[in-house]
Amino acid sequence: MSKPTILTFKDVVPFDLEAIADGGQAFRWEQTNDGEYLGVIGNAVINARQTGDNLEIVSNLKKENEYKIRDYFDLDRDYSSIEKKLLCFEELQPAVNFCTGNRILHQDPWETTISFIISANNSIRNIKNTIRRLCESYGDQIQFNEKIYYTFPVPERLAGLSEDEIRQTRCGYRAKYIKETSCMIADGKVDIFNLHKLTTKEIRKQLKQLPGVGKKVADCILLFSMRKFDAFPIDVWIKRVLEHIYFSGKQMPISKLQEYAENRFGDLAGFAQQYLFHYTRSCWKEIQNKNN
DNA sequence: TGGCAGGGTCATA
DNA sequence: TATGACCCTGCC
Repeated sequence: MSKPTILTFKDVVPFDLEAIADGGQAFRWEQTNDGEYLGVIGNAVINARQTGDNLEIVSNLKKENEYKIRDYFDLDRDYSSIEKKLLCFEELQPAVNFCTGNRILHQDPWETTISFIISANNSIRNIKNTIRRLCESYGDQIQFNEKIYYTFPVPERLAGLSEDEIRQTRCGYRAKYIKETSCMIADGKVDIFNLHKLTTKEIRKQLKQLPGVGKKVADCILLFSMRKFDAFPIDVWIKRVLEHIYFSGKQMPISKLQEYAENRFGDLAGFAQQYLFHYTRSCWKEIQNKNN
């Protein structure tokens, strides 16, 4: 068994590992100790710890693959500049100040697709448990530091399973969607790994052909795995906070909220969404009370 | 112990 | 375009 590789990324600013790992954009990060997170990215087992402005990684990655970490955590993007632009929107200031350094990960599009199909009408705890069972049952084993970890199963593996076998991960009625989507991707009907070359609108259209993928899930895939930052996924939390901020708490149709946010934030929409989501989910009661 | 909501999607009318 | 069903789990 190879020795763990230790990588230190210095002066990573702004960066908030907790907000990133626990911000609902990825479901395979678990806090192991105070401030320390463990995740599996592709074939890599990653132990991540933030110490001040440094990000320390202990993993089974070879040193020459350091770029994969940079790419995944989006370390080469100037988030200071992005946050500065977002702070020009007065209503975003509390959210950006609450979780400065909340970056958008660059995840695998296939894993992101299945993960967010599972997320529909589901709680984050259940989503994580189902994905864990999916990996433990149908992923490949990785040995690291005398423990066994699991990769996310490849499309062909899930496509070859029966609906009942998938259902054993306790994903409920979503098993049918996972099965059908896996088949479409394994058969090449949707070229999930090359979609990023298209425009946001074109990709969204293709993604929505997949069973279990509607507008919201498609926008999550666009934002969290294809770096389409003009995507703005609207879930219950974002709906609540947009209605609160812009419409005096009045219930609005998603389509109106979508149009409003995309027009207001443009190419920064995805970033705005991610700060708003984490802030709202963490502080909803305080947000409500502030203006009442 | 039972009711309810949870990062929505889909079929139906 | 609006409405309700949908698996399962954890929480109150």
